[in-house]
Order: sequence, then structure tokens, then C-alpha cells
Amino acid sequence: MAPASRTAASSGQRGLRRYRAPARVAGGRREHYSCSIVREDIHTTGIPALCVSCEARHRGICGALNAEQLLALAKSTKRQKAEAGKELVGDSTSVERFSNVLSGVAKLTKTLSDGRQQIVGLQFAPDFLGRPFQSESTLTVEAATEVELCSFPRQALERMMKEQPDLEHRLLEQKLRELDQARDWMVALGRKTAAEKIASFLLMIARNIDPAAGPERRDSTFELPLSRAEIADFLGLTIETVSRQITRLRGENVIRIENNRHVIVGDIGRLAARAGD
Amino acid sequence: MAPASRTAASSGQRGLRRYRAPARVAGGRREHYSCSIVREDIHTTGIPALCVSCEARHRGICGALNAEQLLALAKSTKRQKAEAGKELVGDSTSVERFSNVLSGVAKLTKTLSDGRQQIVGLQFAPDFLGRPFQSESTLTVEAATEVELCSFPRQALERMMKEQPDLEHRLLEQKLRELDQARDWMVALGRKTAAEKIASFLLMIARNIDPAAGPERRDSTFELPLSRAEIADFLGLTIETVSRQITRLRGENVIRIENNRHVIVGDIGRLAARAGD
DNA sequence: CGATTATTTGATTTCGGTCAAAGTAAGTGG
DNA sequence: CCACTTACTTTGACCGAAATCAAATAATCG
Repeated sequence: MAPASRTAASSGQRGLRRYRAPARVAGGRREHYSCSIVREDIHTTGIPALCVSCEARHRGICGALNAEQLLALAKSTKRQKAEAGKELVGDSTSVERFSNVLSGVAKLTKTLSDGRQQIVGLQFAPDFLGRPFQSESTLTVEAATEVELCSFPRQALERMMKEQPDLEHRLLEQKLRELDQARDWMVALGRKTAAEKIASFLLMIARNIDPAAGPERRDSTFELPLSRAEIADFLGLTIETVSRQITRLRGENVIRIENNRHVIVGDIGRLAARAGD
Repeated sequence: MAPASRTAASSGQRGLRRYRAPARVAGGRREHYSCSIVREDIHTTGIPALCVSCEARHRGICGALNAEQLLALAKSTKRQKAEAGKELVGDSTSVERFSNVLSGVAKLTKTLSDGRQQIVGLQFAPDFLGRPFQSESTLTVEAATEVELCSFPRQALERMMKEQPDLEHRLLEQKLRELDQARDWMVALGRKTAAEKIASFLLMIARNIDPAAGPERRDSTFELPLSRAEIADFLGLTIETVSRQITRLRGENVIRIENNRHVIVGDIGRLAARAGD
């Protein structure tokens, strides 16, 4: 049962899995902002318009920067959208730009030589996207849903880190969170059953993208950011097993599903009870 | 095939696995160094004796510190040994001290409520051991082999990080390496076969603890730092599968084994060819 | 040496993978 | 608007890698 996506690779499935919506205006709307437009505001004096309402300035790494530094960075900052399926960073390619995720979900994947794939991370707003101090990427970054990014040159960030140690501190905290998450998934991959993996996955997605999430609410509703094939690659399963387990949860009235992607969880506690932790 | 260590937990195996050498002088020899003994040397002027030949000063985080800072940190530093099996940090316990691994191997494990276990990291000298900015541990740290540690109070380190940003930089680099490793193992856990997992594991161990390792040598010899049960918990397998796969590699003359723990790899390339990457 | 713990080996079972086919949804062009 | 394609998901039958159950063998240590 291990080789999982191997068959997907050799048979026709791999091709199916790799389907991407016929690229409309691929990589479209790229805007280059200078710092000419600056809104005056009690809390945003001198802050680039680009950044004023940006989540990354609150919970992301840009919170480490003052107005002056934001302005400096904004000079080489590009805001861009990428539709689902667009490759943002290729494996073994050199990375010249880092970015913040402003909206949507990016997936980090690794691929074995015979095509077996594993998603090793999902990034949500306002996560930082990039591997500092290493010019070549060891994984592929792809837009899982439509994604908005705010990107800046590697060198601009690394330079600013020297000037403002708190930026490096934020980055460390982000990477520590990613490490914690990676280790949680190692437990799921190594020791959980297919049913537990699916429950854990849905739970994780609910916590990350249900706008009305929180410890007090017992229910949750969200759009799955991943296809069945991607969920399989995230959980180390096959498409068929993912589908069967989701069907099972549906049959047990733990979740309801509309149009494949829309998930309604009646009682998050019931779902959590199936996650195995 | 998923529940893996589940049965181990419910049957008698769990007990076996958890066997620990009957604690001799457990936690014994703890020495408290002051900075009174300082050797004079062209390159080590003013450096605490404790640190002079320490690996962590070269490749570890202490390389960020100057003599004065080393002295300050050394005041609250303890050097200690722990024998194999000793728990160094408990899950959900508050962590008051961080440390560097000076020799030996420490393992990081996570346990599900029903006893299933997963090793989520192995730390070799001169790795840093600890999760900054979070007082409660989310995993258990245990000595896999006899381990020498150099530990210091959490607060001393966090204070010094503010004073010396390069320390935080080193820490970031260490954590980025751990993250890279964790993601490599996610691929193994999710997508590799039992045979590939074992080959990958042996390869990783060889690279980390064969003193004579290097890209030029084709052979390698080392002591396994983990028991079969621990290898199983690292690879998301059972003891029996680990044993059978090792036996298989032995039968194919890829490795030779003496006394269970001593491994001789004739041609590292042949082993690498079985790792699946 | 004897007791205890680890590891290996064998027989059997099972979960999840593989193979195959049918069902759905969305878009396209006639 | 509808036939038609294409991607995607679900479902069913069957298979096999690894788990489970059981027992023998080897290593370690007092």
C-alpha cells in the first residue's frame, strides 16, 4: 500500500491529476507600486498605500518594519495574482523573490524521481513564502487556489534583516510555526489511519480558512482549497481512499458536502473526535 | 497498514519497546562550571574552558557569540550527560532550559492518545535543542544514545538574542535545516515503500554519524543510534517490517550487520539507489 | 548460567492500493 | 439549447504490502 501515487504516475491518472484550468490571462495583472500614493492617517502615517490594510503588517513579517522601512521595501515590491495551478517556484530553480501570501492557499510539494508526490506544506495568508539563505529551492511552490502575493527581491529582504533584527525574529517565529506544523503532519503520515488523516485534514483546513472559526463555534463551513488528488498527495493516500473516507464521514453525518468543494461541518467536536490525537 | 504502533500499544509490545536500561546513576554527573578556568591561546583568549573545544562554537549557535558573551552565558551553563532512554523534556511540560547536543543522538517524539508514537526528529551534535518563544513543549525529547548536553536557561538565551542578533540568525538557520529535514521525512513517510524508508534511514544515519563520511568515500560504518522499535517509530512502520527489510538488505549484500547495531555499508551508492529519491 | 529484553522469522489478516467503470460538473462548439 | 468533451469524483471488485499474531532465536547483563 505504500507506493501510493506511483501508480498514478505510471497510469493515466497522473495526467488527470495534473489538470489545470485552461490558463486565462495567466500570470495576469501585475502591478508595480511606487510609494507615491501615501494615505495620511493617525496610525498609518507614511505607510505605503500598498501596505495600509495588509494582513502581513499585522500578523505577518512586515509588522517588524517601521514606515520608513516599509517604504524602502515597497519600492521593489510587486503585488500579483496567480490562478489555481500556477507554479510559483520550481524545484531546483533559483529563487530571486520571496513573498507574503495575501489571500488564497499555496502548496509546497516534493516529487520523487518516479513521479510520486507529497505535499509538505500549505501556506495561508499572511504566511511568508520562501527559504532564506539558500538560493536554490528544494521544493515546488504552486497556487492551490487563486492566490494573491506580495513579493520582494530576496536581497532586499536579506539586507533589511541585517538592519532590522526584529524582521529576522518574525521570520524565525514563522519558520518555527511551520516546523511545528510539519511535525504534526509527520505524526499523521506515519501513524494515523486513512480515516484519521481525513478528519485531521478537514479540521486543519477549517481552522485556517473558515472566516468564522474560533473555539466557541461548534460548526464550520468552508471551501476546500484542494482537489481530491491534492488531498491524497497531502495525506499520503490515493484519490480513491480519500473519496471513500469523505463519503464515509458524509454517511455518518459528520460533514455535508455540496459541489465537491463546499464543506459543512455540523459539530467540529465530532470531527475532532475522529482525528486520533 | 496504518495503525502501526497501535497494536504495539494494546498488546505487550509497547512494554517491550519502552524498555530502558535500569537507570544507573540516572542524570548523574552534573557539573557546574564557573568561568574561573580560562586557557590562554592565540585563538581562544578569554573563552571559557568549557567552550574552547566545543563543536557548538564552530558549527553550532554559540559561534555567534564573542568571548565576553560566552563568558556571560557560561555562568549559567551546565554540562551534563544522560544515558540512553533518559527523558530530557516531557511533552506538555514547561521548558526552562535549552541545550546544545555535544555528542550522541537525541530523539523528538510525539505520541497519540492511544499510544501510537512517531519520532519527528533526530538531533546530532552540534544541534540546538529547544523551541524558543514557547514555554510549553509540544513533544518529548529523549536521549536515543548516551548524550552529552550543554544547557543554559531559556531566559539567558532569549536575553542574549536581543543583544546579539547574530545568535538569532544562527538559530534561524538551524531551524530552517530542521524544517528541510522534516519535509524530507514527510515525503518518506507519505510516499516511500518500507524498503525505501529503511534505505533512506540508513543513509541519513551514515551521513550524520559516520566520522569518516564524505562524498568521496564509497563505504561507511557506524553504530545505529536507534533500536528496531525506534526505527519503526521513526519510519511509521512496525518492528517486524523493519527487521524484515533490514534482513532483505543484508541478503542482497547491500549492508552487513554485527551485533544488531553495528552496520557496514560496502557501497553507499548501492544503498542510495534503493532510497527512491 | 539464567533471566530479561531484542530481534528475527513464519503464518495469516487487513487496510489501503490498484484496476476498472460509471457518475458529475463545467465548458465548448454546433 | 444540447450533444460532446474533458476533467474530476465516486463506487465496486480484487490484490498485495505491511500489519498482526505467534513463536523461535540471539544478545545482554547481573
